[in-house]
Amino acid sequence: MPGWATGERQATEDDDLSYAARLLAWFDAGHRDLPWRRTRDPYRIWVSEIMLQQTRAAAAIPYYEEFLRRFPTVEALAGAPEAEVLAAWSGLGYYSRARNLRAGAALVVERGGFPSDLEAIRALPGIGPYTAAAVASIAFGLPHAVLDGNVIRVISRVSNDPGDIRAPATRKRFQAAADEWLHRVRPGAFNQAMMELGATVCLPRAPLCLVCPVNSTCEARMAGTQNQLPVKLGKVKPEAVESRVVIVRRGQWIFLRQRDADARRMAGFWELPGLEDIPALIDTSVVGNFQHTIVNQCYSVTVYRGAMPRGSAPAGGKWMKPELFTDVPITTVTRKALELLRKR
DNA sequence: AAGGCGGGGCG
DNA sequence: CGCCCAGCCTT
Repeated sequence: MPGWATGERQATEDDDLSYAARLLAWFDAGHRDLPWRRTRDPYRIWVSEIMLQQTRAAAAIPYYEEFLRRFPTVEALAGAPEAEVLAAWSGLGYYSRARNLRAGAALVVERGGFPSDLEAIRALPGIGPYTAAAVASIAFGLPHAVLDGNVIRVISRVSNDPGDIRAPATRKRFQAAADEWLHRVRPGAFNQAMMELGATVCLPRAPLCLVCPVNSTCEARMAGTQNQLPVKLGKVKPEAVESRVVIVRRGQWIFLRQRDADARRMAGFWELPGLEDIPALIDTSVVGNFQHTIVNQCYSVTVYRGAMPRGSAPAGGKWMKPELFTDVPITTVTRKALELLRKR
């Protein structure tokens, strides 16, 4: 870590360099000496990246060393019994990683070599978008930016982006940023530098902004929002809502009401009235009950049947024939309720 | 779109 | 001691 990173004069000089150049200069000046950074052998890079899925570097190192002692080549791994591979993985967790790795090794040997483009790498078992980009860039020098938890954190802060990281739109935006910032000559080093920054400086809580190589252009730091990023919205479990609707028939006609034109959802749709909307209701009985989930509300709908004395129909309602329901918008709850009655 | 996989770190 | 953790595959 350069000792002058906080100096104003240096920060001014930093601004003349691209983001990638500043990041790489910092990376080159002293990154962690991890064993998989001493090779460009695709097999070894692959093994390391699989081990690093959901696993910190410190935990993976001893396993990495021992695994490669036992299976020094892709041929050795492909020819090993699965039980022996699992034994070498024992304690690392997520054992499908080991099974997929061995199966992938067999495929590589069968095809006579390691795939050398993103899509072919991605097609190996256990390799998803992150690992494919990591292997492609680190082992083959291909220009594909990785997006893992570390990179997401760095990008959300550098661009001060408050988007929910679970949202596909946010992921696309972050991937686009990573691809744009990617160093075209040293994509592998750039990717590792992004992850190194996230792992050692741009920490989840209390990031070390004072020693960050890109602090002079970090928008979150300028706005003071670095501790609130990245934004990850909790998954909201559907809220349970009780609802009671009533079917009032008069011959072929069914009484429906229309939703407000400015309702938040299903504006202008026709639906059955709620039980409480028809005070004059007589001869009520329960038809049945069903569940209906809209966005994050889980409705438990109880369907009633009843009758209205002549002249007691609430204003704003309308008697409609079921044949007409194909021509006007009807809410799904109403369709389900009428279906419930029809089946009885 | 959601759930399962496993171990470690953290409050 | 719960709670969290963003990679991949399956349903």
